[in-house]
Amino acid sequence: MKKKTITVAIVEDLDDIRNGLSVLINGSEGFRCVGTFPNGVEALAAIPALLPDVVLMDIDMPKMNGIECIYRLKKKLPLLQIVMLTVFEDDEKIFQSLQAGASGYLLKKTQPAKLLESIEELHNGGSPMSSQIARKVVATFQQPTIVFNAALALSQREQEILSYLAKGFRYKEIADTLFISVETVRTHLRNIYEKLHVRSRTEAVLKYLNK
Amino acid sequence: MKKKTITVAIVEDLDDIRNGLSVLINGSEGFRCVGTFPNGVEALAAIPALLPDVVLMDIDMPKMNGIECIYRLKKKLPLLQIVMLTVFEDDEKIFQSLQAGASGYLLKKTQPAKLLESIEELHNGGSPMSSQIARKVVATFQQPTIVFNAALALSQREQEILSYLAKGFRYKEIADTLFISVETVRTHLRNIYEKLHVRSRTEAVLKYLNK
DNA sequence: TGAAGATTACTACTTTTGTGGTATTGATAA
DNA sequence: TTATCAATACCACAAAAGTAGTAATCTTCA
Repeated sequence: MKKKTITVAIVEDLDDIRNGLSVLINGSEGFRCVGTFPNGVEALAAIPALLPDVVLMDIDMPKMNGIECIYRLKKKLPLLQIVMLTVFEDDEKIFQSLQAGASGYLLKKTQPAKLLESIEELHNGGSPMSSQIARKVVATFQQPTIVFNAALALSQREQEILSYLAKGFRYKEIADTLFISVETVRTHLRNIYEKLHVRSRTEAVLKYLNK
Repeated sequence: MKKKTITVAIVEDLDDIRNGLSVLINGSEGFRCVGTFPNGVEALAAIPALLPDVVLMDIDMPKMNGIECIYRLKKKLPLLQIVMLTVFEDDEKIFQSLQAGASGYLLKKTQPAKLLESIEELHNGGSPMSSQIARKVVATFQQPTIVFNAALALSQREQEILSYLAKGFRYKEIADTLFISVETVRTHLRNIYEKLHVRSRTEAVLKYLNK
């Protein structure tokens, strides 16, 4: 079975790099470059009509930087898949890009073969990024929160019940899943609510999801 | 230049898997398994003395689950590098693990060669995880956007109401905040649920939060 | 061994949420 | 200019969730 060609747009101000990427993509089976743009303004104007599968986006560009461009593109096209391709490895730029809507973050020094692989990965619902960048992202999760400590005070069973609650299960459904009575579920929930200092299902779920 | 051997500890309740991993690691150049534990309690007691470079940790275990075990280990040994190795791919487990202090998250179906590579990556300051898992992590950075069918788009007011619902507000509280009657809130919610194809508050909130 | 905590379960009652039907008003699009 | 949609609102009933008190087992730990 032949895979469908992945269409790519490139936003990058440096001519050499832009052309180089374009050549790489068009020269690789399964990929086609459908547009190249030297800045965010042109990209923003043209990409909604092109509807590429994937956008490669530089950060540092004249007129409109890549992060703002991502933000505006995603507003128009929420499903558009964008990967940053940049020389920067600094935390701020990474987080801003991801917040703005990028799904992946690669460095320009990435090998061509690896780059193509990453584009495919992105298109398939992944988030390509180097292991080092992933570590920075993961690190932002690791400030221990009060919420989390509260969750630790929950017993195994309570955590289990809370996890089903957070899937939207009703008491009866939780009871049936765990082979216990609805009354027991109630009792657990009462204790969970007390431990988490909440008064409703939704609040408990929000705490559980750390929102 | 010969690389230094990476010492590994394994925490996993299933004998077969634990032994299999141990054999794999001891049979691979550059890796050595210095301890295996069938549960969190034993791991917690022994690992501080062993001081392995890397810990492979299962989630589901009797006595103390992997997440709690990570949390306690990291409290004692903040620099310890831990990677989850589990069958679960669900969001909650991933985030809880990372929050608790895991630096990587791998699935048990990971190929042996890839697993060894990931251990090395972890040891070198990376955060090995599949691209799909990375996407889930990245998604938490992005603004909750409802990417539903355009035809079923929620109106402004409906989105507003949903946002309060997602804060855990009761109907009465939403009504008071927006200066409308509880009945109106009800009507909106009814329409929202229909559009989102859900039947409860929690499900609606989960969709809203992209969970 | 005895206390503490986890898990199970019941009764009884209140509050909140979900469902269905209906209707008015104002804006907007066919 | 009619038809549709968004926003408002009410009634009535059903289902689910939350509160309160109580208690039997079982495990585990000091």
